[in-house]
Amino acid sequence: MTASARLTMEDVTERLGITSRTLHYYEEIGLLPDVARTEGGHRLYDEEMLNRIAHILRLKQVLGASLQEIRDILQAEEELEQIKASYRGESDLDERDRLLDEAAARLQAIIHHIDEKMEKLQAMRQGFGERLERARRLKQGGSE
Amino acid sequence: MTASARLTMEDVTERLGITSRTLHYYEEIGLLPDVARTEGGHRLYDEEMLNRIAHILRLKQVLGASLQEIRDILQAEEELEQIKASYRGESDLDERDRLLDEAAARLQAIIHHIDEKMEKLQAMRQGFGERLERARRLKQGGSE
DNA sequence: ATTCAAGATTACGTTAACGTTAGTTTTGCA
DNA sequence: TGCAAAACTAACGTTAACGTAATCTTGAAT
Repeated sequence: MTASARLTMEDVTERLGITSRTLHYYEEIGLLPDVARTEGGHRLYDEEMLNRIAHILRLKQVLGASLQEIRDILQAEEELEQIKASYRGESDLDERDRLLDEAAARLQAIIHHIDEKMEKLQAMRQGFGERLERARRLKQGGSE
Repeated sequence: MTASARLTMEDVTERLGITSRTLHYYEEIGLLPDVARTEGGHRLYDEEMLNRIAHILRLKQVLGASLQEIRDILQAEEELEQIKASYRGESDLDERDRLLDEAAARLQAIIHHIDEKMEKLQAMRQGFGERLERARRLKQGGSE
């Protein structure tokens, strides 16, 4: 359906605020798959690939994950999608469920990690908030 | 009051799960103040300093801040405390309030940054949660 | 057909945040 | 007093995640 418009290197780097070196590097370490090329060798991206890259950048920024950790997360996601895709038409039913459980457990672990992070952030925010509040009260009200 | 027990290097590293090199490094780059020493030159910490170090480690872990950013945050906190401490007995009232506002604004900015981070984390958690949910539904329920 | 900005490859450079010797001195304890 | 464990300083090593420079090739517009 979506004919996936051909995006040039500049398109991608500009829209995502990164440099070409970053894309080269991600491809180099296998974080991104080898992308399509023009006959002359220039890389050609599409929207799906752009989303994938954006996802990686979010995982880095928001989660503060290393590229290695991101690779693991991506792998977990892909496995889950693969299993979901091949869910109908599989022979070994028990094995099928086992694989799905396993992949789901990995996602669950990631979610748990996020939850922990949010709790800690919440606590830290609380601390800063109280400090600020005391300062404000000091300025506004007089004593006690 | 609290006579601040003398903590040895090993006490600190063991309780915080870091190595001595880390403390040396933090001191080296001025993230930690020069600490008390024994007559022989060994470092002596106290509970307050330990809390300070723990705070730094939390900022690193939870916020994912660089040591440079942490230095800025610590400075903002200290300035605020200083102003609070010297609040009574100051001559220039307007200047006093201006300083406090400025320090408060810096803390506010940090808090804002934390809030943004939490929102993004929340969104990401949502995404993962939905993916997981779909997988679970796939396994449990049949079609539809 | 020409041009010239944009892309490719290769390879060395950089920064943060420690790790890891190495060699010397201090300390707490038997 | 003697000694092994723990600390100190100084200096070089390491890893991740790109930056940067050089040189060559492509591709879109004139």
